[in-house]
Amino acid sequence: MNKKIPQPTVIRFCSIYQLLCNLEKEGVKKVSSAELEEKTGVPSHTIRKDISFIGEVGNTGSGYEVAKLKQHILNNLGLNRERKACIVGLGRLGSGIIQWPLLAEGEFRIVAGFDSNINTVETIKTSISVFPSHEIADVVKRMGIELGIIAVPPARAQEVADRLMEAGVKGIVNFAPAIIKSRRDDCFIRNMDIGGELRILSAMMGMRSQ
Amino acid sequence: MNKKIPQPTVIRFCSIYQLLCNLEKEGVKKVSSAELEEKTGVPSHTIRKDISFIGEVGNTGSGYEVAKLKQHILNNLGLNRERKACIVGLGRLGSGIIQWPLLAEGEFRIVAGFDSNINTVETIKTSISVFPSHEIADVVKRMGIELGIIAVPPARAQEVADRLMEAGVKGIVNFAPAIIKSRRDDCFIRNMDIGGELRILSAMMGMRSQ
DNA sequence: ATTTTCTTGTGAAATATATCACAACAATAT
DNA sequence: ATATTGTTGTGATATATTTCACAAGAAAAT
Repeated sequence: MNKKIPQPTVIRFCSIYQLLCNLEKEGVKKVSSAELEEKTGVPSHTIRKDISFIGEVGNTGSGYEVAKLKQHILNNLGLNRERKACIVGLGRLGSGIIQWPLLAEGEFRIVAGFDSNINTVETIKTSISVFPSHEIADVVKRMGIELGIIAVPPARAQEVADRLMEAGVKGIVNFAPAIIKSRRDDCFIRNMDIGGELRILSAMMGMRSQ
Repeated sequence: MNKKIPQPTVIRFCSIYQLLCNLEKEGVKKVSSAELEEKTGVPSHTIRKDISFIGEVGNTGSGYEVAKLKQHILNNLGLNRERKACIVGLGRLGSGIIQWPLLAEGEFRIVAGFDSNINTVETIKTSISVFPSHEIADVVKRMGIELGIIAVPPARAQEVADRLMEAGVKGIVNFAPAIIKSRRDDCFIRNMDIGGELRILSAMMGMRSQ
């Protein structure tokens, strides 16, 4: 236990964490690896193996306490500290993302939004501050923003990413349909390309077997 | 070559495909595996190995023809046929997704939108037909829709997914922050959880090494 | 024409990940 | 008390994926 957590395990944890939050909200106190399999599709032995990387947390015979497991994941993944995020591109998608219920309390907070043309920004009900894109460097540094979300057209995506990294952002989620590459090894990027996901599904459908 | 394409390879292809489209638009005719590494961060030998699964396509000494490689990926992944998609949940995020430039010509077409309360649907500039959610089964069957995009609140996500699968949808992209499970082995699901992605980034940042 | 420089494609080796199988133990039922 | 059932944690094994290393061939340079 507690050696080096494999990447696939980290990714599964981050997704199972959400499930645990939802279970907690429903008042569920305990859960077994078999129940987690039922709810996620991830085999129970894989889940147990995953959990074994962060130490012994379960109770032989009666499964895991939801709250305890949740906290354990948080601690071991270094998620027990709120991080500030910003979003670049406040068109329809960008403003939709802001209001999407994604900000688990205490985990993340979107504190700034940027757009090249601040006048055409969609009316936003949330109360984040909006700045013109050329102020990215200043604002990111000043506010201590660590995460960036990109929702600009593909042609501008890499340029925006470079500017964010330059300003010190350490993680980027990119929605633009363009592959974005990290030019620094201290910044990680997750590409969320809707078209790409649809393609993956189509390919899987065509191959008829997971 | 041409045996069974590994899943990670399929996923990389689907993302590299986007890059090839963009390169083609820029008028680039040829590209080498080293250049693809430069643009994607995927090592060149991995790219070459990937391509080897779909046959010999490159020219020793001078790399790959962009158009030819693109077409080859399309053919081998079974993407050379337009598939119809629908979207459930037309709030800000849902309507933002519709207008996002994701629909490569000839690949996908979003032909229907659903919302539980058709009156509160955001004004949409696109010309897709909008239906109340209880008509999902009818419309999906009638129009021959194969793909679904879910952008409803987390509590309703699994229920919507079940209804889509029931109606015959074979692939689902889920944006709701809730893990959705396929109850049929002929339907594939891709969860796109923004909160989860931010968590993955935070965890990677905390571990300081990919 | 010949050499040098690129580049692909791919078996083989190395690494990483997933699966299995079961001992150990708690909870529950008898 | 004892048996039965349920559940975790984990070495060992199997499988999958990535990386390496280099032969083979094209293009460019001399």
